[in-house]
Amino acid sequence: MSQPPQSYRELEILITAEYATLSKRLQQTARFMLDHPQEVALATVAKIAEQADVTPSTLIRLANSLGFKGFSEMQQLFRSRLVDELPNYTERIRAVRSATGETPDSTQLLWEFADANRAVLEQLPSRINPESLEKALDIFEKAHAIHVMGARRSFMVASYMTYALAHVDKPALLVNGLGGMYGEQLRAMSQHDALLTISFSPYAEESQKACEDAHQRGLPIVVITDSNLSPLARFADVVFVVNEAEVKSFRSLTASLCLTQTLAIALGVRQDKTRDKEKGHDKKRKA
Amino acid sequence: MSQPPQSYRELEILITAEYATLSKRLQQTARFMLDHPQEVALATVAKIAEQADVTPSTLIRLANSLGFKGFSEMQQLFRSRLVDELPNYTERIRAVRSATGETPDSTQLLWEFADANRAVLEQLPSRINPESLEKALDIFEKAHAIHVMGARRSFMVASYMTYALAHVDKPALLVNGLGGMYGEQLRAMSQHDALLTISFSPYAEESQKACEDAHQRGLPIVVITDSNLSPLARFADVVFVVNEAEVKSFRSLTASLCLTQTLAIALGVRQDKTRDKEKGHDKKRKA
DNA sequence: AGTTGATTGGAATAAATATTCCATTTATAC
DNA sequence: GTATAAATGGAATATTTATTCCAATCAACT
Repeated sequence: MSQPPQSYRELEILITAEYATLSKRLQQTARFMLDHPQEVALATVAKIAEQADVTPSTLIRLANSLGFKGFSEMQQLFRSRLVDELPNYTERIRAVRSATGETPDSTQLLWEFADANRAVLEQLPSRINPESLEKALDIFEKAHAIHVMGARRSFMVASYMTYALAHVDKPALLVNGLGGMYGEQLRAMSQHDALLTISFSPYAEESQKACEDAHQRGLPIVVITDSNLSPLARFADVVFVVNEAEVKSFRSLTASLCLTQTLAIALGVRQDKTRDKEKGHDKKRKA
Repeated sequence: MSQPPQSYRELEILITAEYATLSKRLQQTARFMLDHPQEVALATVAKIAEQADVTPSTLIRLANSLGFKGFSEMQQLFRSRLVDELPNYTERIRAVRSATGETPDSTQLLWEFADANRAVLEQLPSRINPESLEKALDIFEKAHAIHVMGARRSFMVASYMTYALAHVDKPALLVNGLGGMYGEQLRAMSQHDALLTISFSPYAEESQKACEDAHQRGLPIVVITDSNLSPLARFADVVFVVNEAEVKSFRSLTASLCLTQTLAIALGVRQDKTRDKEKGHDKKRKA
């Protein structure tokens, strides 16, 4: 056997290429390694062998057959790969400054907010049902106009969504209660419109009322909220349950913002596609 | 020494608490460990000791003094932490689903937004000057009221900040141009107030005007913008330059939101501390 | 300055881990 | 079915790594 692989990626490629020529036990071992790279990076030969249901010498024999001088040499590739996956060094610098008291409390707080918001963004896409996204987009695409409702803290998301929809050429109206006129604004909803409501516990009464009204009039409703048990949920055609970051009892709106961005832009993309298809159809007629 | 720490976080806390009582060499060792957790997770005692410029037995002595039965037991916490830092498995699942065509475009787009927003949040704290944060907080703390100005897209951040400030009992007024009355709203600023303006390229004219007016009246101004060359920057006492996520030419506001959250809550914390000190002073008088 | 206690570093020892070797088993070819 | 080659597993061996021990040094106290 010649020069061993120099990176995890090269190793993967080599194993894939040589797999068919490996014996049954070596195949089993190779498969385990690729399936559990983190384990291979950190555990001992004995431990890995135990988990892979092979003997330690099998692991070593495999490594040798792949061109390495022993298992440890191969393990280094797994370790390098593991290190390559780690978050960036700014976080370490931060830990040091924090421990030595160089960092003011306000910057500590900024780190906390940044971390907390990052964490919810990491979880968000796997918590949103893809079918719900598609269904909400169906609703918005069909609607002549979208009325966006959000009170108090949620007003921020509602205003952003109204702005974003306008930028993808979807008529959008912000239900803002100007002059105390929530009721009047909602009465302007036509039967071809849809309502998007953003509301979190303790659920503004105006938002609940808006959903009730729209529901009675048979309008499609999309709700962004924090629980499937939210009082708004039972009126909704689509419910997005969103978890928001919380620091010092103060809740953020980063996840909702990200979700509304997605809804607006995805809608824009859809509309572009629909227009493109219609243009293509016209060409056929002319041809 | 009692029960050892059960997590890396606990270990950090313990080291910080005990640091002053450690000998010089143990302090040096502890500092190295917190500075290089990845190295500590993966390398041998001998290697780590060499890099830390201490002897192997020093490392072991430190571990024992922290309650561990040897270095290896402590190293496990570093390894667990390292594993905890690895990207979430949902990202691997996502890659698989994307490759197999199971994921609709809208969910792909949600991933893109989530990723892009996470990236800017990761960078944000190291790009904000801690002194600027403290200075802005000084300004806000002294101000009788804070006027918050943001037009169009930025309106969202301004409305959120106004909400947040109200929740830490800081008088805040949203300059929203209701009825076209930006000028009138700004004239309501008293000389004891401060102005916070959020504005990004192409810089709403109203926002620029607001800064000019406040500047001419000698009011302190805090600006959140996207460049030190922003036309608002020259009027400002404090400038926060914030990089926002951009997906399909559409810009987010996640970083600005995170920053305003921090400003509001940090101000709240400060005010609480100031009130606590005044209470403490009263006790002295009574005693 | 002398004494006592704490800390330190490095050699010796213990423990853990990786690897080699080879008898046995399995697979392949004739 | 027999002979040969390849694969396997586990005990023995080698190597690496962690830990202990203690003489020397340093710091604190009287």
